[in-house]
Amino acid sequence: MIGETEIFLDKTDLHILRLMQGNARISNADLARELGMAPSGILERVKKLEQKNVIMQYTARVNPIALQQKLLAFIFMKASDGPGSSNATLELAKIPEVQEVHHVAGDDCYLVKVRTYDSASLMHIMRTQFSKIPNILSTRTTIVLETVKEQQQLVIPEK
Amino acid sequence: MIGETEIFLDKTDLHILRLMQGNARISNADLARELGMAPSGILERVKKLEQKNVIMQYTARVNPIALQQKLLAFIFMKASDGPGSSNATLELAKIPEVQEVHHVAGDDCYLVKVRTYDSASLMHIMRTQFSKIPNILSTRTTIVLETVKEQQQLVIPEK
DNA sequence: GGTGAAAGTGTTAATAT
DNA sequence: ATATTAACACTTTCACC
Repeated sequence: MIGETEIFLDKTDLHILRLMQGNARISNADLARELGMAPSGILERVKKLEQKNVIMQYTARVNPIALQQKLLAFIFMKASDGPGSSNATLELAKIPEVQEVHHVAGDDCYLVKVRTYDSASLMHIMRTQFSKIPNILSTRTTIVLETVKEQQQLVIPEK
Repeated sequence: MIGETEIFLDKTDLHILRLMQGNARISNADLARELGMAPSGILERVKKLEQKNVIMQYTARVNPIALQQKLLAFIFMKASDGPGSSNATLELAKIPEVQEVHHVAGDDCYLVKVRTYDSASLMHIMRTQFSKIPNILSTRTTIVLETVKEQQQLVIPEK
């Protein structure tokens, strides 16, 4: 895991995070105005948050429907390799259509979230990509019919 | 669903989306340089992509570990209300710690992704929030032990 | 849709407290 | 850790194509 050697975030940091989580394209000048500080001070704060990997990325959330990516699926997998970051998870993580790979408690070992155009393209990935990965004993696929909410925004406390 | 009345994206739009998905804070000027166009032309494109809801949001991805949010869980729920956007899903979507709510095929009706500090805070939400929602017959919770990959980035084609 | 020009505004590094 | 300054770069509107 990436160095999490004690990170202290004060009220100002949390405020910056809340504003940038809501709008990553906010200007430094606007951040400064909202916080009542000089722009240069904010710039320093933001750079440190990036360096410390508190801010991991700035990203535009693109509408999957606009790109005809209509299929979302969660796939539970049982695997024969032991716990920890196995080969299988790392191979799965390399597939661009795979958005999430988790190692989970319980009978199923991995939970994988995949987004594709349609069920045919999911089948194609399963046949050509998943089948290459050794140690996968079985898979159980859950198809999403409708997504009501989907965001990664965290609850950021005031203090 | 938000108006998806035929959206045509050309090569230039897709290129903009790819660059902004990778770095939402890229300047208009840099976008223009990468695409070999004038900044004013890029600005028009970007504004239209925002208007058409192709770009849904610009967000800073904040590291949950930096905020001590160590617990991630997927909860499958059976409910007695029929399919479609029910009351239950809308109530679930309002809870800030709930990052995703999907209506899924199969025996389980809903799949909910929740991020909290720890198992105690998850239990607290389940007791105080979930229990208020009528029609939930049962829940089955899967705890994430380790996340290997987690991103919402789409595969954006060249053309 | 796209460019070019111009005024306003923002960015960022250096210096100082 | 934050503020001031100042040079430079970017943003954005508008007239034109």
